Amino acid sequence: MIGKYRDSGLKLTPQRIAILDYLEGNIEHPSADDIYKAMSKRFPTMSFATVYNTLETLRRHGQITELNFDPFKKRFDPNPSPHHHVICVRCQKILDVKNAFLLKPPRIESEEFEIIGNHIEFYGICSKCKPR
Amino acid sequence: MIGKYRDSGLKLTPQRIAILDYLEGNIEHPSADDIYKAMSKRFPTMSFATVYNTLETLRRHGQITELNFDPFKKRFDPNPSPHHHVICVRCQKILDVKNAFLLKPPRIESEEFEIIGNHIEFYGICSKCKPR
DNA sequence: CTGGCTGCAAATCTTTTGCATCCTG
DNA sequence: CAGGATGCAAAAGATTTGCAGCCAG
Repeated sequence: MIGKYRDSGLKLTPQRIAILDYLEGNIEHPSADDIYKAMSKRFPTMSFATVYNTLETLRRHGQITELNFDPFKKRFDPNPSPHHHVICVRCQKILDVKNAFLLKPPRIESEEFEIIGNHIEFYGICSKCKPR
Repeated sequence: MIGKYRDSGLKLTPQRIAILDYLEGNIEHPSADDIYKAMSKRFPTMSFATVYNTLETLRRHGQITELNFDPFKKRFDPNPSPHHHVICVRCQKILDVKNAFLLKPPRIESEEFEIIGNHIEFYGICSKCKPR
């Protein structure tokens, strides 16, 4: 991930390296706040501005994806290749869905709409939240 | 919609009737703020609390759906029956997708996950935002 | 050395909440 | 006439922004 980052001509500051390290292989789909909290341990002066700036930069360069389906906040996925997700409706835990689904482009009645992508959210209840 | 509402044993105030009227058949997927603005014309004293309270009540009674995939705010769909959507990545216009998709439940590797629903977002560019 | 990056604080935007008052059923 | 609903204002939470100073390339 760091290699790719350097190649894209962006500056590699210690803060960014730390965020890249944290995201690399992270499957928790952390929020900006999660990232900020994790970073604060090693960089007590790290600010939200830096976290958001870095995330936005990474997103613009296609290295992470912004997830918008947690009703409370944006979350980030270090895996930029298209895939789907399942979210626990109780605790908002998000897991990756490995299956691929072939979706034929929908028919939009009212107007021309150029389809460029899709994302499936599965809703469910995770094992921790499942009452036995 | 008003009939259903009355049947559910909830109080029918003028404000609620206005919101129900506004939502009935509305295909714009308005946000709380859109609704508030529209209501303010007829009810200059209508407050956000009332808008949010009413929406939350309607949601709990299964009469509307909350949409979480606009990155900037929650939006509401007066059509509670499951269906999918397409969102314009430029202007955030949301349209209904009428097609049905049969999705087999995904295989989650790491844990038991009881799947209770799904929602597909198609991303695209609407005719207005499409550069010719 | 210079433009991009950081840190801080303030601002903004959306949504929620406490509470006194009101009014539907 | 009681309990739910409203309106107001303040609070809370997430994200953005302005700007001065810093540092990676």
